[in-house]
Amino acid sequence: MTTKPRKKSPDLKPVPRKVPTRTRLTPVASPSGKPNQADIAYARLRELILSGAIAPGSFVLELEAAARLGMSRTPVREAMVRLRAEGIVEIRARHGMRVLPVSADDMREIYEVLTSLEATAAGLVARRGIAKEALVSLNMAVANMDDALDRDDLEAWAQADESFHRTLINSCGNRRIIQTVDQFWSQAHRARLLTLRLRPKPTQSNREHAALVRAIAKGDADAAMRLHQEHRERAGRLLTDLLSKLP
Amino acid sequence: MTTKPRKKSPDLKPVPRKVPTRTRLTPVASPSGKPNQADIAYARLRELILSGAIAPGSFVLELEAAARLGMSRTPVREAMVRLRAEGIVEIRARHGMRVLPVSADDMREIYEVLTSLEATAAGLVARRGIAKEALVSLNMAVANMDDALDRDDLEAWAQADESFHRTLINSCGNRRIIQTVDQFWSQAHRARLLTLRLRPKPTQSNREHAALVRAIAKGDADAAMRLHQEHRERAGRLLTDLLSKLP
DNA sequence: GTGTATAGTAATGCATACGTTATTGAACGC
DNA sequence: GCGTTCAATAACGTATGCATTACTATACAC
Repeated sequence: MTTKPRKKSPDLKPVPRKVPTRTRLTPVASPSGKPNQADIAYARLRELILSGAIAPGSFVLELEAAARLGMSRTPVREAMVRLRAEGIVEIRARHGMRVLPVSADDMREIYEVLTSLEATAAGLVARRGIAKEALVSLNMAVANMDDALDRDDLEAWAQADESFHRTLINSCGNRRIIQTVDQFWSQAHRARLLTLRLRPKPTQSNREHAALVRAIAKGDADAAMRLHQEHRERAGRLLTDLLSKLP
Repeated sequence: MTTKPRKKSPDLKPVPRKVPTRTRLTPVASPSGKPNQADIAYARLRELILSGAIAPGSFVLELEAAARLGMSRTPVREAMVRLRAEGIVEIRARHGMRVLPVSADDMREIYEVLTSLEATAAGLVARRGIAKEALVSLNMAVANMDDALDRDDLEAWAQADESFHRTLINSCGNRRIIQTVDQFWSQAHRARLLTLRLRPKPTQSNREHAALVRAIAKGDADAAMRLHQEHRERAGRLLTDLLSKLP
């Protein structure tokens, strides 16, 4: 297929381009500027799913969603396609989109991916060095976790934990890792919510986080990778065990 | 503008429904039954991009693609949304979709992801054991690579190499890893085509593959992970170096 | 009572129409 | 000759209409 000869060079010539080459790597929103109806539908549906307002396993018809969101089927349909690409719904003809339940086996898969990529990210951070502010953020998150643990505030603990991991991942210097980890986090999110109150006090998690920060600060990539890997593997086992006993 | 149905009830109630079927987890492309126009558009465009028929950096308008594919804009648009989610194009209003060029830096990112996930997969395969047919496939691929190397047939070598890695990944027992690796493979595909003829004879690659198979057959997960990691890291460095010197 | 054929219906897949908006090109002032 | 303004236009985002098709329920045969 040839591109229409606008002003740009059309054909197959691999012309190195100086086009405003900012690759948008976030699947979340298409334009940075103005969200269109499809973006809104996507964001709203995603929010409803991740918060649990739309129960796993339930179906949502295009027309239903369109009516509720005050738009036509077209942008809703596009949003559903995006959500499917993200792996959090499936689309079945004449049943609408179905919010995928996250089974214990799914959680195992998700945590295997997260373990792999996050450990790699931790290694990258340690090897390439970390910005001062990011290191401060990490230490603050660790402190907040300790604090929350003292107060038995699981909500605050989870929040600090998330902040820790997000800061770490965002420092890894690989947008594709960031994006992919994000995607699988969101899939695991509902399950984490579900099990937050069921798990034992995460004292060991706190120790692991602190050790990881030390390895990163020292620039010990191997240790950082290993520590993070063990950390996530343990968390994954815990979660899947809980989940498989739950329903 | 006509009257908008302002049913701004901010919540979507889940629709309870019977759930007869088992969860199907194929987020990317799911022409499970019969492919519809959108599936066709997706497959055709993807093929055109990955084969290089649509040059990196070039734009394709919705209308162009629709005319070319003999369908209306609607399914083409859906296909483009999918391709964007896969990270191989971006969509810019009034310019259509733009095939993203893969820079050396992009390749670094992609190979970091692949190194991580494939090493994990290799470890999983070693730990969980591998089906007899798969092991046969691996050994056959190794033999084919040796053979191709003797004959200086780079095309055949690349094919055997791909077969090796695909067999390995598909044996890992984690659909999400398989899917994600697939996605990033396709992003790296064009660059590999580009550099296939520029790289030195992959004798070392062959040795590495053979060693990896032995580790897997022995069930030595740690060795398998380590070997695969080194293998991919080396390949990634080679490729990014070539790419950064190329254009 | 159970199973099957059939008609009705609902939801989709796709095409198309329409309003909006960025881009292009030309007119115009300097 | 060069830059700015403005209108024409192209392409898109969205809504809507239509044909298709899977699901449901009813009727009917056994």
